[in-house]
Parts: sequence; structure tokens; C-alpha cells
Amino acid sequence: MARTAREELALKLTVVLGKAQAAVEAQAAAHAASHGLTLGEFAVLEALYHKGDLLLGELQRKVLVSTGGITYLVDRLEGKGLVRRLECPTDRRARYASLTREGSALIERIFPEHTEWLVHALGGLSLAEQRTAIALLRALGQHAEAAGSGAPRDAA
Amino acid sequence: MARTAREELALKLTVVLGKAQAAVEAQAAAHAASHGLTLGEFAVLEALYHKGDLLLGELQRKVLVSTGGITYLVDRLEGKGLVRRLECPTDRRARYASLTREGSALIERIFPEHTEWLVHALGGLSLAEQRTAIALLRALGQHAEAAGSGAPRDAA
DNA sequence: CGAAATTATCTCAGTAGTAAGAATGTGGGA
DNA sequence: TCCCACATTCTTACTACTGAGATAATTTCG
Repeated sequence: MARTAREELALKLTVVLGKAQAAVEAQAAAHAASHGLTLGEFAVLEALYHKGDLLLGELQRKVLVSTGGITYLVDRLEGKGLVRRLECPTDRRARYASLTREGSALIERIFPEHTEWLVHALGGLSLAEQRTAIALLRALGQHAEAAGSGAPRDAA
Repeated sequence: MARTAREELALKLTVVLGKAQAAVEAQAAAHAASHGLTLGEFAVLEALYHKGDLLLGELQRKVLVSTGGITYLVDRLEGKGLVRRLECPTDRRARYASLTREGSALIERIFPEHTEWLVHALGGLSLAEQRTAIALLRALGQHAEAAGSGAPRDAA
């Protein structure tokens, strides 16, 4: 029942991938929390900051939450006065999410800080190593996502 | 306000790290769910399978949940008849978590499948690339975790 | 010994999120 | 035009988990 090298590597890679991501996410979450935001809220503000007003559906796909989740997230940000909903002139089902003046000022102020935190957190790798890691993780992610449809040895 | 290469890389690395991990986790969760388990439940069974009976505190640190979380997880597994609590003979506060016969049979059966799913999900990288990724992610995780105490430019 | 600090688990209220389905609106044929 | 499939958001019930504090047992040490 000896485990193959391939299996050994897969188990180890899964573990270190999870731990590395958790550690980086914890850093990012700590920074967001220091401004009273969750990571999801930060992600919404950041998306609106860099892309301008977005339909809730577009935002939902960008932030990677469920449809119920984006409603909940935007509700919270609206409650904090950072985001508001705008009607869509061409489709009465749809709503835009849009930064308020306060939301815009907040994200403009804290996004550079956020970047600094990430630079700090990722400082364990040289720039060249980071480039290598990006390439490997991109390939890994794309393959894993594609593998999503279909179990191993699936005939489909 | 040009962004430095270092900042650009940090942002990109954070994104691809998160996506890659999410894609792999989704695969692992899908496999666990196909046997009626959450990833947390699977992790508990796996830990007990490979390490033998563990105190709840040991298990909690291994599975990376809060103290309340491990109580909840073990409650669920006890409800499913896969795990039972045993008293500790030398410390009346403590309890061991221990696989039942069914729990043992289940994890013994599905752990190899789980490994296969991971091998499949990680197949986007060659074995050599996986070794490189493991080394990089290990360094990344260790540094990020250590950076946990102390914001960037923190004097502490 | 006995008080204080520590450790181990559990309880409880709250949180961020999912999933399914309802409500509403849109647009393309027959 | 009317109908129907689809798109978009919201609602509701639920889930997995956290964090703070409660409880109880153990260890430390004056």
C-alpha cells in the first residue's frame, strides 16, 4: 500500500497551499478589520473603485459570492453609507452598486495601505520567486477549475 | 501614482493564490460531500485515522478551527456514529475523540479516493513543478504567518 | 494545605455565507 | 399581441463557524 510520489506530492501541495492562503488571507482580513470591514466588503469597494459602477450580477461574479450573498454584502455597505443602489435606466429588474462619497474616500485611502500589507505578508519570496509562484498557481488554478466538472477517471 | 513592480506582483499573487486554493478546495469539498461529509468532518476523520485517538484540543489545533468549532464538529460526527468521545484517565477535564468501527471503515475506504481527486485536481502541474510550488508556498506561508504579529512598518 | 493561575471543554449568541425559490421584469417567437 | 423561457434581484431558512464567557479540573507555589 505504498503511496506513490505523485500522491505524496498532491497531499503535501494541498496542505501548504491551504496554509499559505490562510496566512495571507488572515493578514488581509486583519487590515480590512482595522477599518471595520470584512474581506467581502473590502472586495466590493475595491471592485467599484477600480471598475466604476457595476450591476449587482457583475459584482457578484467578480467577488465570487452567491446571489444571496451579494444582496447581503451590499445591504451591509449601504447600511454603513459606503455604497448605494441606483436604478438601471434600461432594465427595471437590475440595480447598479455605486460608491458614495464616503465609500470612495475610504477605499481611496485604505487601498494603498492594503497593498502594503500584502507586500509585507508576501515578503517571504523574492520578486523572481513571486513571478514563478504566480505562473505555477495560475496553471494550477485553471486546471483545477476545469477539473471541477468531472470526477477523476470520469468518462465524460 | 505609478504602482511599483513589487506592489503589482503582490496584488497578482494574492489573487491567483486565492483562486487556486478555492478551486482545489472546491474539488476536495465536492468529494467529501459525495460521502455526506463537510471538509471539516473529513479532516477530523483523517486526523484520527492517521494519528489515532486525539484529545479534542490536539484535534482542534490540527484541524484549525476554534474551540467552539471542534465541539460542534465532533458533536456532528458523534451524531453520525463515526466518532465517539472517550474519557481521559489522567485528566478529568479532557476527552479523547476516537473513530468508531463505522468511522474507521469509512475513512479507510474514502481516503484513497480523496487522494485520487487531489491528484486529478493538481494535474495542471508536473511533478517537478509541484515540488517547486511546495517549496515556494511553504516559504510564503511561514513568512506570512510570522508577519501575522505586526503590521507593515510596525515598530514592535 | 489552599489560593491563584492555567488548562480543557462546552454553551450561547452572533456572523458571513449558501441554496432554493419567489417576485419581478425582459425579450423572442408563434 | 400574447405567451413563455429566461434573467435579475430579493427573501427565507439553514449551515458552519467564531468569539466570549461559563464551568470544572489541574498545576503552581507561597
